[in-house]
Amino acid sequence: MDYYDCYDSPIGAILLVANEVGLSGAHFVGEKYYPEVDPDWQRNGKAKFIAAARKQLDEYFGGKRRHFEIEIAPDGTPFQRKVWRALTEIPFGATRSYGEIAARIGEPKASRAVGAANGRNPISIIVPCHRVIGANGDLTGYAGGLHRKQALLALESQHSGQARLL
Amino acid sequence: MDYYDCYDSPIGAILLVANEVGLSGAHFVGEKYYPEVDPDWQRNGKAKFIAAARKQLDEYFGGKRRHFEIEIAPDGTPFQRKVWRALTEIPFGATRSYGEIAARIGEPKASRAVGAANGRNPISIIVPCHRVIGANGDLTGYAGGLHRKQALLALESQHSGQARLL
DNA sequence: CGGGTACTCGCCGTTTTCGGACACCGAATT
DNA sequence: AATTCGGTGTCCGAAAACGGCGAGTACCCG
Repeated sequence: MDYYDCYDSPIGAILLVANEVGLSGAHFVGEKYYPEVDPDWQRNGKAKFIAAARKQLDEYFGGKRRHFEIEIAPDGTPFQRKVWRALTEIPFGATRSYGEIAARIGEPKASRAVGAANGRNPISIIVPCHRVIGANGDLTGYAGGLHRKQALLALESQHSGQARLL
Repeated sequence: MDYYDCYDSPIGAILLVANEVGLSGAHFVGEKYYPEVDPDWQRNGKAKFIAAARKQLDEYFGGKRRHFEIEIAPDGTPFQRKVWRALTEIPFGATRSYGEIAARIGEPKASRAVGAANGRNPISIIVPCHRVIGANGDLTGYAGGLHRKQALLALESQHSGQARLL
């Protein structure tokens, strides 16, 4: 059985989805590839991983959390999973280029495929695809809209101990 | 969650499969398109629809039942579902040609497609695909083997009140 | 020269499209 | 009988289209 609930973040409503294994989705409402709510899903804000995600997102947006600790259960191809796993290793406040992620997973020339996988990341924010930008510094794209990507990076930059580049 | 169990019929072992909604499969062991048992399935002869199917099959083979009364939940394309539904309307002991079934579902020229859909019928006996034969009387084919098709028709003919054609 | 922009071209996984082969037909033809 | 051929939906593999790239090149402008 899958559960879902809505979470109102400072930068827009987010649809949270989870199953028995972990959090499987966190989508900005109306974003590209926004999933349709399956009739079988059950709305349940008390579900274990839904509640945990809400709590940690509250802390994140409040500047009190730099790292998420929650089981995730995203659905994707082997390649996508490798990419998403690599994303979780990018520290709070830092950024990486698409090519760097590609190299990190052992596919140096797959930078473009990384971009595609990035765009299909089902768990926004918690799997920090927003920390990946172009090699030249461009934000290039974000399923939830570039303004949200910028907002998230600004938030992290602000609460990051390190000096902001640029 | 899906359940399954084995049923020993007079004409060969049958794999019964069911979910919460109804019976989803009844396959002669080793038949064409025989499904591999999914590791997630749970063997459970007591499951509601499994038990019901077993009981009614016992009665059917004993000549005491001419019509099945059980929820079915087969998985297929829209066209296939239409065909299978039409099959359930063929009376015990009767036969139809592939072309007649085609006409019955409003696709007069799709007799051959009906044959294909027939071959993919996941619920043997209970969805009586064995009652469909060639326009010239040939048995033409049966996923479980022609000898079983013949045996089923013979059984129904024997216990049918009506005189046997031919 | 230095910095920016625009365009081109390989790279790579995923998705979509497309064409053929196939099947439990049936009627016409040979 | 055996063969041919028209009509249908489905499966499957191949090919092309498509992205949240990136490096290289060409040009333009002070």
